[in-house]
Amino acid sequence: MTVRVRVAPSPTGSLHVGTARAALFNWLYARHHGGQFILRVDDTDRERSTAEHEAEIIDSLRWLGLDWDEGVEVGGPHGSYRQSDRYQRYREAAMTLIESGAAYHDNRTTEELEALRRQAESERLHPGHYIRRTESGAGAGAIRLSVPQDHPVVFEDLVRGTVSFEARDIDDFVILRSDGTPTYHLASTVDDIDYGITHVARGEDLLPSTPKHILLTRALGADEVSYAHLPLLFGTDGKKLSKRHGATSLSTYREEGYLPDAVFNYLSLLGWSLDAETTIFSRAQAVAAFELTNVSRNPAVFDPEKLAWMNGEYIRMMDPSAFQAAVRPHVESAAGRALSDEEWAKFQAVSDLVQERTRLLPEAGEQVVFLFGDLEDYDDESWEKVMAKDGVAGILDEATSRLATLEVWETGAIEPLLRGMLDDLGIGAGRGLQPLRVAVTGSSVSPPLFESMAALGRERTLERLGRARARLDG
RNA sequence: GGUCCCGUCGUCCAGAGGCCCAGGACGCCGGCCUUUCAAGCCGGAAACGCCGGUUCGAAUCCGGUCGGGACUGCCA
Repeated sequence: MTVRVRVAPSPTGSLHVGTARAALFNWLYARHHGGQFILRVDDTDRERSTAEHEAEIIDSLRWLGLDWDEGVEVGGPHGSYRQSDRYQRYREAAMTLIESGAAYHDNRTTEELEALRRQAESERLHPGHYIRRTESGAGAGAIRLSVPQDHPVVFEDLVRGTVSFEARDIDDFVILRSDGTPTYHLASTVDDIDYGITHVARGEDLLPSTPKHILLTRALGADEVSYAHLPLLFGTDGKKLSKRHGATSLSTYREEGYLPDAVFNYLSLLGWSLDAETTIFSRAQAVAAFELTNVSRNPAVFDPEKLAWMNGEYIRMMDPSAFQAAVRPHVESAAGRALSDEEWAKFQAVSDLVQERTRLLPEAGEQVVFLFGDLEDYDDESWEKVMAKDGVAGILDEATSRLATLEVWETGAIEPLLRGMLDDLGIGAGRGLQPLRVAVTGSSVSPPLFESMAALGRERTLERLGRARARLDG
């Protein structure tokens, strides 16, 4: 049997990392087994669903590199993959269940139901004990599934093993609201049946809903699907992942300069591993090794630090030309304007050095702004630490006069010249070169000094040495 | 409260009875390299929640206990 899995985001917001991780695992499972990965849009919440959110989710999925074989935008043999287009189908399914006696109309009011719940609570009973079929419904009101009370619902979860729910703990849940719209349970189950889904891998938060879906599937006379409930993602404080922990939407990571390959690699490590040793691996390796039965049962904490480290690893693996292309928008953004070819050549001169020390793409911009601005500002901390020391003025003067004599302005000439100066002055590189670095780049943290000077050019290097010297006196 | 799920270093993952006085990665600490910062290299601290049981032998199996989480809507 061909594996058919799906991811079904609700377009009520951008793509959450938890949803992205679930999508990723489904995609890996489909690719590993040569099956199909389907994108369905669960937009039954008409109030909050928007076309903009849907477009953003689709963008994010593509950016992550998850391609789908059927679904929204790419189509497929099952008509629409958007639930809002299938209300008629859900209503028919609900009517079928009414006719077979598996479901019933319930026209009790919200107040009545609320009273029943309170009663159940006060008697420490399951709400399901009270929310049961009544004879009052006569073709009006919401439609509830009549939960069979003779057997518990037991299923084999691919990651959790045998899971069992007593029938009395499952209430007669609503499948069609009184306004004729389907609930999530109905729409999702009907779609999974109609689209021939074989495996449902989703967040553990839906584990308590699973017996309901199984009951519905049976009542509709369809074959049961396999379930895999993935561990939830939490923030570093152990609480459910939310805005407080930084970005929760995938599009934010994209904007902040993360690489899709790095995010893919990191996300796949949340609840799964390639083997006991390997941390960095390719998509192909993941596809070859992935199995839902190897997914961990423990909840995972999403650690932005490790993601950033991994992103740095991927940046270092990039082709120099690919790095330059990826980083250009960030460098231009830091410079505050588009760069000319001559200016870009200055960046290219130090690009390799920048690539080694970049974790997030925007950091590259910060490292090289000195090449493109007028350097109005020095980093205060750097200035304090380096420039407020004895002898700095003398070092700046000496370097300025020696550099002014250079015939050829390139790293190979600048380095021996300045090293010679250090020898003559009898001072170490740390003490002698740091002031020059701060003077030239504005910060004590920068790409290597000689290369930075070479890229900056003679005129501007000397100018900055002079300006720093003046600031010392001032 | 009820139902269900989970419990190995701070964090992610490995471990499917002896290979484990527990392995890899991030982070942290120390050192080397070095013009700074990174990167790289070397080294270090750091965990099987607890109590019983099964067994010659348990991180691995069973029971209990404690702790955490999810769900408990005519949201998804």
